Amino acid sequence: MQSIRDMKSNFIAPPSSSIPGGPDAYHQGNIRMTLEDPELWKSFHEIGTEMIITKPGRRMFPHCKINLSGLMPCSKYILLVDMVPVDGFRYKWNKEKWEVAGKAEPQPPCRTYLHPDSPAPGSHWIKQTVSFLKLKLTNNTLDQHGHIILHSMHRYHPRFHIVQADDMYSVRWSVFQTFTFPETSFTSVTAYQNTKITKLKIDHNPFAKGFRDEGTNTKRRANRNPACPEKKAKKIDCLSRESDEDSPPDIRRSSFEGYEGEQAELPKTKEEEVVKEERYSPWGPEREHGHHVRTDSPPGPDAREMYNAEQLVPAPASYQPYRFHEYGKSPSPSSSVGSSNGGSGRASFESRVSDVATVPEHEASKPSTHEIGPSPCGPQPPAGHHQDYTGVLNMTQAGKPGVLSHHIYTPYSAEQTLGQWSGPNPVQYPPPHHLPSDYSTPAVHHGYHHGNVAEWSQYPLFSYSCW
DNA sequence: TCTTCTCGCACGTTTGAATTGA
DNA sequence: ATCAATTCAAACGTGCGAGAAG
Repeated sequence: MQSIRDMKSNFIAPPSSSIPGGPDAYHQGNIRMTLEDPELWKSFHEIGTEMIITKPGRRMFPHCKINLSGLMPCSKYILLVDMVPVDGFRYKWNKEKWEVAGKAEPQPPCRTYLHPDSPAPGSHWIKQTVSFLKLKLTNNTLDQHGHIILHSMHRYHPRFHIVQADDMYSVRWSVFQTFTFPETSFTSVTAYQNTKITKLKIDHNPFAKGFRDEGTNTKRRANRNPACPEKKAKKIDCLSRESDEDSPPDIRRSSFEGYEGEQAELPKTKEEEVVKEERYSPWGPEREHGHHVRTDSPPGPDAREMYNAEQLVPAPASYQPYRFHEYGKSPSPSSSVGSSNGGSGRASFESRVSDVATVPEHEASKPSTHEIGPSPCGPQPPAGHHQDYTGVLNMTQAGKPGVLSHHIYTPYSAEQTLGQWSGPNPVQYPPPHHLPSDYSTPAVHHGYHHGNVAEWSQYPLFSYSCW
């Protein structure tokens, strides 16, 4: 399964009309990213993937695993993931199907998950599957652990960004490519709504093995709720009937039946899956509301163009104080979903703030660190070098406030600190309403040249990640 | 009344320290 | 003394289900 790819520079934000050069305009245009376990993802997607989000943070399942190729073995790359809203709606589960329940809530602080191995040479990313197992989702907008913050009952899809950069300092100056996989879109929930999803999760997630019917769970279940065994039996029976075996056709059919505004035709070719993912998605309603619904899942060339255009929106100023103010109290008019979606199909971005989230456990990257070690590409930084970056960036890491380092920003500005992501600094990060409203005009791309570092410091590191 | 969220629970997996043996 | 293999317990991840909250 290949992704939808978009490429642009982190600092160059030309209007969409200037895209035609596209990926070919860059030397890195041959980078290829494929999703691991596409069939598993599809089986979830066909039902309508749901991801649990909790206060302490919950891993994704299936978790994102990708394969990369086309990277330059000796060049270093940084790999990032963020979650973007699929549309501007809030959903509710009603009678075995998802329905639109109103406008989406203002977007929470946008965070970008930095793969713990980053930065690593291309050879490292290429030689093995890149896993985002440790990525966690939370609904706690005040999360201090660096987890990706989402709203419940909203639809998102992960975006993968690969940046050629020797270190975090140079990310801003680097060309990055963005990949999305239509089948990885999901609905964030605090409790599973679709029993078919529950069943699939239990069947495939080793951590949920205890809930499988053939396991010892029957004993536990009997003990758990002796008062109403019939209810439990009913549910189990329901689940077993829903998926006696892994039969995608059955699941697919039933799932489509379960969605409002379902699509009758399902594309079968892989190409169509890439470009017109919504056609096999159970998320039919998007079509119906397409006239004012933003989607990052382009159904065709036109939509694809829109998608690219979105990617090119320069970032708003990023700052912490306003994120909570806006989000929690009074979202700026321009950040409202309706206004942002209207016409341009562009979701709100002014209320979104780029942030970088990393896994707290640096141990996770240790093995790969050693693997990276002696590279045929010449001198490499000492083992653990790249971990320093993850550590430095992990400013929201609980219990380790000390890792909040300031030196990371010295290349940009003497005064600039990680406060850009984690702390207030209103002076450097003016409120969104100070920004030009028309981000498609070249005039706003005053950071195009690298001359003015101070100016650059006013933009989020990963400017493309949130809007 | 309904929907959504939170919390504690039991069970399984993972991980790393401690122990054992070669 | 060193190293590898094994054991074990704690930490972690999971869905369930009851109850709270709005």
